[in-house]
Formats: sequence, C-alpha cells, structure tokens
Amino acid sequence: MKKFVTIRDIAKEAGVSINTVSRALNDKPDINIETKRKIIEIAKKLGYIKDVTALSLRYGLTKVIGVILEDSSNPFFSEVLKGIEIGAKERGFNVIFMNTEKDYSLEEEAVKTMIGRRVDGIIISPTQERSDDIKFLVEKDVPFVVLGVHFDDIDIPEVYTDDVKGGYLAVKHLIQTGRKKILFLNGYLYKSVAKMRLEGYKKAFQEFGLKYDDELVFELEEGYENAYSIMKEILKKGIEFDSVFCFNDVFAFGVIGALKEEGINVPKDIAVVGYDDISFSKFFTPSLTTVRIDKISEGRQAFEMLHQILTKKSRRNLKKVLDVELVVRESSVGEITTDEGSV
Amino acid sequence: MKKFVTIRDIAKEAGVSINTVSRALNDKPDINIETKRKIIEIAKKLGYIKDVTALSLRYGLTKVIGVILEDSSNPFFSEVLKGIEIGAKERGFNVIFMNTEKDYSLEEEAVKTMIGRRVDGIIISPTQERSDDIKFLVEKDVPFVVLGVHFDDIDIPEVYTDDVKGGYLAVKHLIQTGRKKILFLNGYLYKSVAKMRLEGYKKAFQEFGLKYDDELVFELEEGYENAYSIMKEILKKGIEFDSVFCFNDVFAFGVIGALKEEGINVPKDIAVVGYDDISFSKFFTPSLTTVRIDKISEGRQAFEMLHQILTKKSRRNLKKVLDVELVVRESSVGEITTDEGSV
DNA sequence: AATTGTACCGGTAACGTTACCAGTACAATA
DNA sequence: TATTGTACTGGTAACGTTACCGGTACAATT
Repeated sequence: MKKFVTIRDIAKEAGVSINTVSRALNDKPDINIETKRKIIEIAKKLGYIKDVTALSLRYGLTKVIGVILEDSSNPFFSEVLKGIEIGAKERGFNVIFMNTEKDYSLEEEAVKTMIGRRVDGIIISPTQERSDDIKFLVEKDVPFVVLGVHFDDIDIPEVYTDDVKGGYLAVKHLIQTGRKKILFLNGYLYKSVAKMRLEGYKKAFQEFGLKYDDELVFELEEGYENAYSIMKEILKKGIEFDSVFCFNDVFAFGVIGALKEEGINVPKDIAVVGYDDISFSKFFTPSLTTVRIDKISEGRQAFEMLHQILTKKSRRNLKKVLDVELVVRESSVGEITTDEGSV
Repeated sequence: MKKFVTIRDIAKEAGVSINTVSRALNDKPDINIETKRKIIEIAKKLGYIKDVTALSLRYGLTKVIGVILEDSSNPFFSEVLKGIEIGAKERGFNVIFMNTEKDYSLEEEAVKTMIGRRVDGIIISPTQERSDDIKFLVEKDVPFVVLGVHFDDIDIPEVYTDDVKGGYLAVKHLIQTGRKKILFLNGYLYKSVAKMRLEGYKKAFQEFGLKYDDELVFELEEGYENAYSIMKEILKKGIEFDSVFCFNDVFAFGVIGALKEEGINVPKDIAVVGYDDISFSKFFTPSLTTVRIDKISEGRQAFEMLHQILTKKSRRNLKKVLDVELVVRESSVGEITTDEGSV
C-alpha cells in the first residue's frame, strides 16, 4: 500500500504550513479565503483522506464502538447488529464486532481487545455464565450498554425487552384459544430472558386459575436439534399436552418438525408459539405465532443509550425496557378455541 | 471515561524509563529479568491495556480490516461475515463493517470511511451497479478482496463461487427427475452471479437437448415478496411449467408460498430448487432442494486471501472459485421422476 | 593497564493531526 | 508618529508507542 497523502504533502504543494492546511480543511477561522480555496483544491487533486486514527490518539476518541455478542450469524443477533450499525452510522460512528460463541473466556478477551482498541464505548450482550467482565467495565469506567439481558444484582445501563409480558401474552393467548396443558421449552434459567419468560408463563397460569406444573417446563440449550429431540422424547414418554410455548422461533421450528414427523397436526392437535419473530417465521408452514421483538430497534436504542452516555447527556444508569407484541399466525389458531377441546 | 494507564504511568511506578517498560512488556531483549518481572507485575496491578491505536500511527498498520456488504442481517451475508470474523480473529485482526443497502453511493462512502480509518485491507461485496470505487482502491493501492462477485473487465483479487456449476447442477437435477419446463427466477443480470447461474441453466438445457426459452426466464429484485408476486402473476398468465429454479432460497420460499396458496403441491405438481442453502432451508416444509454455498468458508477464504496480500506472500491478483454442491431435499423429489410426467 | 565485550538502560524522534501560542504585515485610529 | 487592531500564518507540543542510537558500568580478555 502506497503511503497516503498527509496534510504535510498538501502543505508542501501549496507552499504553506501544515497549520494552514488544517485550518482550510476543517473550516476553521483565521485563513484567507483564497488560500483556503487553493488548499482544498490541492487536497482534492492529491486525493487526501483524513487519517482519523491520528485524531484518536490526539483526542482519545475513536468514534468507534465495540459490539460483543454471541453469534452475529444468528438471525436474532444479526438484526440487532444491523440496528446498531444504522444508529452508529447516523452519528458518524463505526462498529467493530466480535463473536463470543457463548464462551465466557472469549467474551472477556473481546472486552480487553475492545479497550485496547480504545473504542469509545461497548455494547455487549453477555453470556450470563459469569459477569466479572461487566464489573471490569464498571471499574475501568468504560462507557457501555448491556443489550438483551437484565441483571438484577448490578445496576448498569441496559436495553432489554419486556419478556415477562411476552411470556404472559403468549401463554394467555394459548389459554384463551382453549389450551390447558401448555408445555414450555425454555432456555437455561441463569439467563434473565428465560427467567422473565417463565415468570410471564406463571403469571398467565395464575391469572386464569390454572395450576402450575413444573413437569411441563423444560430447560434446554439453544438450537433446532435440541428442541427437535426433546420433543421426540416428550412424545415418547407420553406426557400429555395440547400446546407448546417455545423460548424462541428456532425451538418452535424444531418442535413442529418433530410433531409433523409423528403425524401430529399443528395447530389442530398441538398449538405452537415461538418467540422473537425472526424473518422466517412468517414464511414457515404453518406460519408461526410468536412474540415479536423489534430487533433493529433494540439495536438502535442500545446505540442511542450508549451515545447518551458518551455525550454525558445522562449520568445515571439508564434502563430501557422495550415493548413486545404477540403476532398471531397459523401455528396456534386451529380446532380448539372454545370450551372443551382436547388432543 | 478515566484515562487509561500508559507505559509512562508504569515507568513512574517502577522507577524506570518508558523504554524499559516497553522492553519488558514486549518480550524484547536487553532487559534484566528481575526488572522485567517487576514491571510486568506493576502493569498487571495497574490494569494496563496496550493502546493499539498508537501503534497504528507508529507503524501504519491497524490490524483492522473493513468489510463492506449490502446487508449484514441477510442470512447469506451474516454467515459470510461471521466467516470473515473467524478468520480475522485467528490472525489477530478485528473487523469493522458497514452496510450499503445496495446503494452505490453508500458503498463509495464506506470505502472512503474505511480508508480514513486506515484499515489494513478491505473485503467488499460490491453492488455491481457501478465500480468506480473498486478502481479507486486499485489506484490507491489499498489491499482488498472482492467477495461473491466476479468482474470480467477488471483483473482484481476475487473470491466467488462456481455458480455456472451451481446453475448447471440444479437444472440438471430437475431435468433428470423428469422436469422439462423449468422456470428460472433469476436476479438482475448486471450481477455476475445471475449471469453465471443463467449460463449454468443454459448449459444443462443444451446438454440434455432441450430448447432454451427465454419466456421462462425472469429477472427480479431480491426479496420474498417479489418472488411471491411474480409467481402469482405467472400462474395467472397461465404460463406452463413443471418446476422452478430460484436465484436464492428466499425466492424459493416466496415461490412455494404462492404455489401453496393456489393449492399446487410442491414437489408433486411443481418442483422447486433454491440457491445458497441458508440455515432455514432444511427446516422449511417441504425442506428445500438447493445449491449449497459454504458461506462461513467463503468468508474465511476471503480473509485468507486478503491476509496473503497483506503479507505480500503473493503479489498476483488472486482468484479463488469455490465449489458448490447440490443438496437434494423434499422440494424437488416427488411424482415425476421417470419418463413422461406432466403437471 | 588498556581494550573489548556484554548487559542493561534512557533520550529522542517519529507516526498525522490539531490546539495553543506567538508572530508578521498592514490598516486604522489617536 | 505612535499605538492598537485585524487578518492571516507558522512553530511547537502533545496524544502512546517503539525503533534507533548512545550511553554507563562492570567483567573478561589481551
């Protein structure tokens, strides 16, 4: 790579000092209009592009934010990441991202790397296995926002969704369409989202006077295959149920896949509700009833919160709880809808 | 944000010069082992994290690469992007990315931004509307690799897939399973991928002695809805066909969605083949026959090529054509498989 | 005793940029 | 004429780091 044109090159060409060039190029006062015109012209001719890394050193601000998440190819996170990028671009920031693959040690490493790169702030969606790295950020006073997760033991800036409501809406919908034995394939409970969705599930049960039965609630690792195989197992065991509420849409696909294979009709025999509303859920057959999270917006809002922190518009530890919405599609509206339906 | 600990702070604490600190921290010779131990200890105690932006200025190398693509939330690109990140991480590089939303002016802007950030190299998946920015990169001698696109008018480093083969395999498969009137919903032909897939389509037609009929070939903008609505239109017009080869999997979903609505069975009445093999294609009903691109690998290889260019292991304008593979699933294997089948 | 070698350490410059201060030339005012 | 103001320009330092060079102290060799 050729060395790039610097203000020194322009200065030499124009026969002025580098200061004058800087003034011309940054619309600063104290410069002759004609000199300025000439310098700008020369800069254009030489193809000058300002080296912002030099500025970072000078000002201690890079205009780059770091994003740390488990998997940027996951349809949920890929949209969130896009939302962040959109927000960042609007404010003249760039985004550097690292995947953790749900590995806490990689997460910790990513935090260190981001700090080493002197990003102005970090958006992190932590695996909740441990949280020393979050405490490290607090301690070092690095601006950051936690995305998609709620810690109730530490007070930090967070953007997350109202998953108690989400769980509640999903289960209420199932109950109101006549379902009574509602299986819940949840994520691991050390995750705040799983905890909240379970709380919503219970809340709906209580509200409609149904007895909570923890035999119907399962915790599993994410992934289509896990949902698929636990569904198969459940069927084999002969556990009775008339519907399934899933931790996310991919679980729902796995569940429906398993049910179809056993000749069970969705939603006629079993209703299925997912969570997230990833883009494929509406194309799926049957199209998936799910709790929609506006992922782009979640990303944007996380960036906006970080930006507020960076500009010190706000010093408190902000929280933003985003609303969710039930999207009713085919996978949950079938035969049973009145009083006495059964499988 | 508190100011971070610098080698100067460590030097003061240890009572040595900054040079000695640098030596200690970078495993350089000419330092007493005991001094080194002490310095490292102090560095740890103070929580020192090296400022790599300073190094960038010093060496003109940032260890950051820029990635420019149309949409990081697109299931295809999100995997490619992940592949790039994996490759980069292995070599101690970080990734900064920008979306162009298929807008050429945003693409041009992204190139400028990346250069301003002094990224060591760029991986770009260009909208092929114009290519002045690519020429700009050549002219400025910025290391870069084009991903997923093949230019036949300029000689530049490229990583792309063998889409002639892909198109050929897909259509050959359809012909061999008894289909004769094969619709092709292609992307716009100014894109090299679309051109290549059409070439493969024609090649298969020729090989099996079928007459190419451009009434069966359509060019459309990407997106589920576009495929869905053109399919509806085609059905309304009464064009005869027994199968559809789609530019990508999302098209295939749209096509199948439209066919289902009209009560047409896939694959019994109409066989459908997609392209890309995005992760949902195997969960879809019917599971989708498609041409698989190993997207993670494509990303990794693009990074590796860029890295080779950066380390000057190779000066030539490299090309890497990645293999593709036909994945046969339910959407294409139905009734017609022998000789005389018809819709 | 003089020289050479070795082990260690520090001063300074440099990367590209802008802020700060200081300066010059000339015009306008007292 | 002397002073003040104005319009413009340049020199230098600084951001954090490492390379380069030069230095010192002591041991080993002649």
